[in-house]
Amino acid sequence: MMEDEMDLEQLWTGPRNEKHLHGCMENQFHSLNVMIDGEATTDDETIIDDFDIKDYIDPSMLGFISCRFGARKKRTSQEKHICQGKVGELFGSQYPCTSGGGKGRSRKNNDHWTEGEMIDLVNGVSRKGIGRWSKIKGGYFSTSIRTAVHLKDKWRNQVRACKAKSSSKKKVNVQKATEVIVQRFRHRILALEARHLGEKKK
DNA sequence: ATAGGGTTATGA
DNA sequence: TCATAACCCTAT
Repeated sequence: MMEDEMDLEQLWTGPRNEKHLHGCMENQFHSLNVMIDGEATTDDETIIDDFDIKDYIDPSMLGFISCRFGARKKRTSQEKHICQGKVGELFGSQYPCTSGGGKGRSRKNNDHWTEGEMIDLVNGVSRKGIGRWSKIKGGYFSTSIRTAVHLKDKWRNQVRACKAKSSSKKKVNVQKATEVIVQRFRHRILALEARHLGEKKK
């Protein structure tokens, strides 16, 4: 459906730095406007909070959007070329590209989370619970390169980011996408974390 | 499979 | 240059 309607050129020529990431991503989310709330839930799922499902993005788009927007550093023309050459494969697949590019060797520490992925993680944790990383992986990142360990690590980073913001006003060095997530989900993330810690104590 | 400490790369 | 994000290592 929306695949054919996507304006690829617009995606490729959109904002190149994180300054304008928010606006650009918002436009994409708006145009996609995917509903996945109707999906079947398993019996071990507990919905802890209600959500604005419009925040979701079609998981099949994550790879592509990550490829376009995920890199922290400016994409070189070579990398861009490689990325563009893979649009066909990436569209509908789940492989956020790394910025390694040349020589077929990808760097490892450069696989940045997109806003959509972060939202998926928050919702996954809300439904499955903190620590159920394998379940979340299967339910929300089944075809993504994100592993259960990645999800765990990212959740930890998100919690840290939420706490950092509340305890200090210096928001330097915080990525734009992270700032957006923290701003929108801080209370939910901290509430989930607090509940989890409370349950652990018992 | 998960938790948590450690390491490295990145953006501002 | 430094705080943060992403990822690695390993005990349990």
